[in-house]
Amino acid sequence: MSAIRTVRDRARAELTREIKNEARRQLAIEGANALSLRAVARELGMVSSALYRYFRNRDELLTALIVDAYNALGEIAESAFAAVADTDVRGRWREVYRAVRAWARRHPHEYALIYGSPIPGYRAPQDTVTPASRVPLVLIGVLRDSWAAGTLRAGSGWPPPSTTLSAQIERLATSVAPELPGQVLARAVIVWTQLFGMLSFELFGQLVGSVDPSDDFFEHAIEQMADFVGLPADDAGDAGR
Amino acid sequence: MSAIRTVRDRARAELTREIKNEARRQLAIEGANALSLRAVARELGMVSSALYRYFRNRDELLTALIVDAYNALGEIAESAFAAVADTDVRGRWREVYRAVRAWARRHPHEYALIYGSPIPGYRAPQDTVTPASRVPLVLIGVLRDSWAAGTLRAGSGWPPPSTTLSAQIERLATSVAPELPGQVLARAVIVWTQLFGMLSFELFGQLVGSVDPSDDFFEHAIEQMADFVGLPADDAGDAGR
DNA sequence: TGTACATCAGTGAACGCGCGTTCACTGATGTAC
DNA sequence: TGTACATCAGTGAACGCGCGTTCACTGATGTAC
Repeated sequence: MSAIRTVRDRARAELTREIKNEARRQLAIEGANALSLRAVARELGMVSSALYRYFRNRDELLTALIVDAYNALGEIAESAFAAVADTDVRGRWREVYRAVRAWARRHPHEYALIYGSPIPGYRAPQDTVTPASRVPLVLIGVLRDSWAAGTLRAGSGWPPPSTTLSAQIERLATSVAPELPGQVLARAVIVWTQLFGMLSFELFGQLVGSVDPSDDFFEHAIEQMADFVGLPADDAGDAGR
Repeated sequence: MSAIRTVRDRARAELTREIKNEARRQLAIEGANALSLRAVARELGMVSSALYRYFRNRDELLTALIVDAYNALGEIAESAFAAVADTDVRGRWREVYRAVRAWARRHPHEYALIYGSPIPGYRAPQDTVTPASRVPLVLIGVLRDSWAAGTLRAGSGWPPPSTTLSAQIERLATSVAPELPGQVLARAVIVWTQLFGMLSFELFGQLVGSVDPSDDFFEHAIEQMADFVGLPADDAGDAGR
């Protein structure tokens, strides 16, 4: 009953990992739809039918890669959060943004796999939901810290959400951040979409001709969005990089 | 030397259109990578090799679809802009946003074709750049109107862009909106990425579980981003819908 | 207006390719007694 | 510790499929004189 019991189990766990690694490698070369079980098997020196001992079919392998990608990105964001003192909310915000971008740039095809166009014929199962929420939860975590410290400048002049939106936000809040005002959460969603819109534009080539390379634009957006959502300025001054 | 001279030319133009239409139909069913010349030809009752009289290869057909999609979306945005009185800047802003979203929702696969993950093995040629800039140019058009009318509240407290970013923005400005302050253009780029980030999230299913259906969230974001970028409030009061 | 030649659209067969998935099988590993 | 049976990993052949692209061809349309 220990995590890995027999030689067989050990071999199985390792091969499962190796299959996913090889699949990721191919993803990085050709993109998601070019991912082929036969090619993966070939590269691992197996016969293609052998893969069916590890994944029921292509979709299941894809799901595993998607879940892994969400988790990898989620972990990166969480470590970035944890690596900054909890008194320095804006510093945390910054480092989470930077970590997310760094991961996306290092793994563009895994990024595209989870934030790009849906794969035709593929339906994301439920297993995907929790891993996908890790990054937004980290961002909200920063807001909660700031709120708890009393430093969040939740805008008095901010327009209130409509009734319907309020209800949606309310439902979201109860499971995630009951203490935060609706206006703040609504802005958090805006900011969240901005972050990934910006990353997709950078990685998918939409910024060529305007703000590419986009390091400075990204840094600028970090601060603008931090302000937008009501985070306090640095106490220590320096706005980084 | 008129636009369409002979029977042959006429037939050619029409068939080119029909091929693209059929290709778009298939796009809408299966997605971009499933687009197959053979299937298109089959559906049109031709033999697959006949398509090579119209497009040199699959990539060329894809490029045509991409350019068409950018142009369709661009025209939609431009008409929405033109349909609102130029004194009502915020109204224009709103209608452009709404029109862009409506198009995206009506043509999700064409949207994915231009704003989703890059198609593996496909390299976007130069022909794509001008059509792709139409939507952002419309948004900037709204800002220019507002600036010209003296109603744009270009923020005194807005953080200035870094040197590098300023240079990029400067280069962008000279070709597009020389009179606008750098801070405004920098925010315009942020807003632009937010818009398409939000649309991609809606269409690609990332909002499920938070603000889906997202009509109200979208409306909320319209106003928030209009404020963010410094547009004046409605003179006539009503914030729409 | 009529003829001769050039251009072009569409055909049909073929090349060479890779894919996902199934299935009956062998041989190695694991388990119960 | 040893034996008998059950489980599992991996094989190799096969099924049935669709794809992009090339090529030599026929017959219709266009052009020059």
